[in-house]
Amino acid sequence: MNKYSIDHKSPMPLHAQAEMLLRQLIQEEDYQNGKVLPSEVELAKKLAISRTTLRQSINKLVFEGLLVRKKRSGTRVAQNAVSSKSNNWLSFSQEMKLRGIPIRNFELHVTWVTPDEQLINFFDIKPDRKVLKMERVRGRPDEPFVYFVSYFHPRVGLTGDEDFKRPLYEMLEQEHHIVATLSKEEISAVAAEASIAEKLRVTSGSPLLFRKRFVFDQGERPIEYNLGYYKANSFVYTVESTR
Amino acid sequence: MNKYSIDHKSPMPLHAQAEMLLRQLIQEEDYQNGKVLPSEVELAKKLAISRTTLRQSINKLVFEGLLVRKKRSGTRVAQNAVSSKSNNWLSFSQEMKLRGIPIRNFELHVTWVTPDEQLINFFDIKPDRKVLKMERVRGRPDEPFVYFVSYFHPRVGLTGDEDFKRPLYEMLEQEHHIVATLSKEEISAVAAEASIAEKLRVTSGSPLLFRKRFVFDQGERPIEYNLGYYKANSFVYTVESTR
DNA sequence: CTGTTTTATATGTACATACATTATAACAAT
DNA sequence: ATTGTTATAATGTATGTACATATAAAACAG
Repeated sequence: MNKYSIDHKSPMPLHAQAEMLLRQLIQEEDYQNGKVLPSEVELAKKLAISRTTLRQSINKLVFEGLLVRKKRSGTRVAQNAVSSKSNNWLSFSQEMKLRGIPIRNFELHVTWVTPDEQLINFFDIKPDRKVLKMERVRGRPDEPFVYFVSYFHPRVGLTGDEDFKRPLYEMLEQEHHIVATLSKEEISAVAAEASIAEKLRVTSGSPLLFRKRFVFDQGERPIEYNLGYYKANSFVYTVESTR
Repeated sequence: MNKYSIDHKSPMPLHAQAEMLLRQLIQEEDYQNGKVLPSEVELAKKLAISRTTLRQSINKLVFEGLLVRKKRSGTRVAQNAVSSKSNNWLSFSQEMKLRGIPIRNFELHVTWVTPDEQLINFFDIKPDRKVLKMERVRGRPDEPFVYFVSYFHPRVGLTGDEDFKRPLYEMLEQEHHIVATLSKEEISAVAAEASIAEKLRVTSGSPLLFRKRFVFDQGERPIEYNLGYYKANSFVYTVESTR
């Protein structure tokens, strides 16, 4: 039998299985080098699913920019490899270390709170379910420059007694077997409100870089909701993108 | 008849038309506030296309993060908007169009200037070489929300008499055979200085999102140096990353 | 040998249909 | 009142089918 195949009895949707297989398939050297994939009809036949279903899977990869379709020619791996790559998977502390900046934790506060509406939506939990909230102020030894607030999905299983001085994602991976693989971020500018201004030792109303971060695990399930307020000039966000 | 309808004889694919209509539709206040869209069957019927086809369109918006689906509850505009994976290769105007926001150009100013040191370095040109500087203020019809400054490398061959109301990269590609393929960006927060505050009609010192953008062509040669000052709350920068 | 036309093939578009799953609502039983 | 059950309505999954369209390659004409 073929190396790649689909289990019609699995609870996992066929298109999801197909998507997975495709992801594996296109790792193969030939495809990475630009070889066209088997045609849709062919592949559908081989996987014993309908072309429509297979198409769903391919579509997703095309949307993601991993595959490129061309009529008559076929489908192949996108050559210019869009993956923004930007090493923004480093944790804050790792990132700072890389830049040679020693980091100090000024404050660390952990509590259980009732989620607001936004959180209920993102985590998709019941309103009465308590979630773990972590606040911390970090920065150079001489001056704080970022105020973080993190909320963790109950699923993660944090108790609040963990050692939060360790790199966070390392801990989640090792102790809780949760691997953060996807993050969506929104970056904007805000004026420092009083309470935050105080924490960062700036005057109220001064500009801050504000980053919302939505973190997901492999199954695209929400894991963490993170807010970061960065003192202006202390932090620059860099993005590199190709097309 | 309904305000929204689809032309079955148009050469434009039905799913593309439906996508457009959806984009318009969800601009309506109710939907922005979280009202559920008409159900798929209902909408399909109203537009006189099949549910499958309609679904294609909705899928796209869902993938972009504009819509959220929930079984039994229905489909609605993403509230906390973990929005748009939108590959940031869209120009400003294209992006706004996509979101159904009409754009107005408030000011447009084009001059030839002597480059400062940063520019000399980036463009790698002689200090006496003049470069084209373009300034523009853009925003909603009722309020400006971004101030752009662009400098173009002499190689691009702009004269200053071009029609800068067209999408910029489109023009560069068609008229000047220059394809921008790589951009490096730095995003930070700054306080609005007087001259900019005036242009954006905010008070001096209020927070702005500041974006520096270095744009290169295929040969990684510098093309454009772009500064953007975005009024806080008017613009959110989204980044999606996987590992 | 070179330019043109045809043909075959791959993706693109579109529909009708069926059943699965899930969250809410309505209702009944405790 | 709370809990459990059932109906219902929405999206989710999946198939089979048909024809359109673009284009690379083959066939052909000059």
